[in-house]
Amino acid sequence: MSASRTFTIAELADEFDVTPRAIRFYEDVGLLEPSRAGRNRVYTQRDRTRLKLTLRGKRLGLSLSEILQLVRMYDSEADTAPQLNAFLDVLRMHRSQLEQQLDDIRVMLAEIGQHEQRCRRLLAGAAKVTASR
Amino acid sequence: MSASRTFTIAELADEFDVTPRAIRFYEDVGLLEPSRAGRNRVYTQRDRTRLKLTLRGKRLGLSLSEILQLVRMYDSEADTAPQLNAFLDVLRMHRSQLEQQLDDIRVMLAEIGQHEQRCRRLLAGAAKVTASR
DNA sequence: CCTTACATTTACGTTTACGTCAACGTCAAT
DNA sequence: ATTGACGTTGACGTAAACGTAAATGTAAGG
Repeated sequence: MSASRTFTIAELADEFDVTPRAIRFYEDVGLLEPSRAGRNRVYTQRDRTRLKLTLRGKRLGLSLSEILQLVRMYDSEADTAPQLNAFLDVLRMHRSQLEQQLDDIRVMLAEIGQHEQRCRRLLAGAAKVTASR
Repeated sequence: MSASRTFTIAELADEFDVTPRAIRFYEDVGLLEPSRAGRNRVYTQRDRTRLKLTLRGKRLGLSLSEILQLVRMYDSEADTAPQLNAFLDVLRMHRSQLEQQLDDIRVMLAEIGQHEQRCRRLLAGAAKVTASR
């Protein structure tokens, strides 16, 4: 039973390739809540997960406050029907936004494919010209 | 033969749900190049397409300067082998980033599905409790 | 002619997400 | 004892992406 590991700020910074400054900033906005050993921050597995969620959200273009809303919702023990329905509404919104992004990505990937084709054709042509000189 | 339509700034703003200010700003950074009728801007189909590309890029979290690089590359008549290879490198980078985003989206959609399940279970339970009172 | 509606430029303001010192504490190694 | 290596808290700086007046033009309608 490994008594659930903890992490230093540098460990997390290294693992996820962000600066300690950024990690402290995420704490400022409420995304992380490390405990302290004296003055130093001690991050739990939970913090690590939060950080992972945060960075994933960022890659998808979410703002830190949007990410904060998400993780708070996911943590919250909503149990009344109105709360649950509000929750479901937010989930639906996020899902439709993600599906929009899926569409956008599909289109972009298609375009990239076209351009790659064109490049390769041109390169093939250029190679022949070069070879014939 | 409809002599390729043109658009006013307000038309584009309405169609894509952005402010005229934003559209002018995109011009400032070089993303749009409308001609003028006296003082007023006149947008071509090409500008409209550029704007669409811009907004799609934004939805995927790209910065305006990244978007600018993309559209310039797509427009450019690169024809030397070094240029074409550099182009291909950039395309590969963007594709791998998009694939990362696809992963992120898949994970997020899965999580959303879980939460929706949970909500529905809880709602079903709450309904029974309510009904039994 | 006057107002209304939409356009323009100039310019300063704002929010977000950190970067970048500065000044300091602390613990291990030389 | 001193030197790094790593940590801390301010505090100010900054780039990006517009928002928000302010002052002005101008074409159409009453």
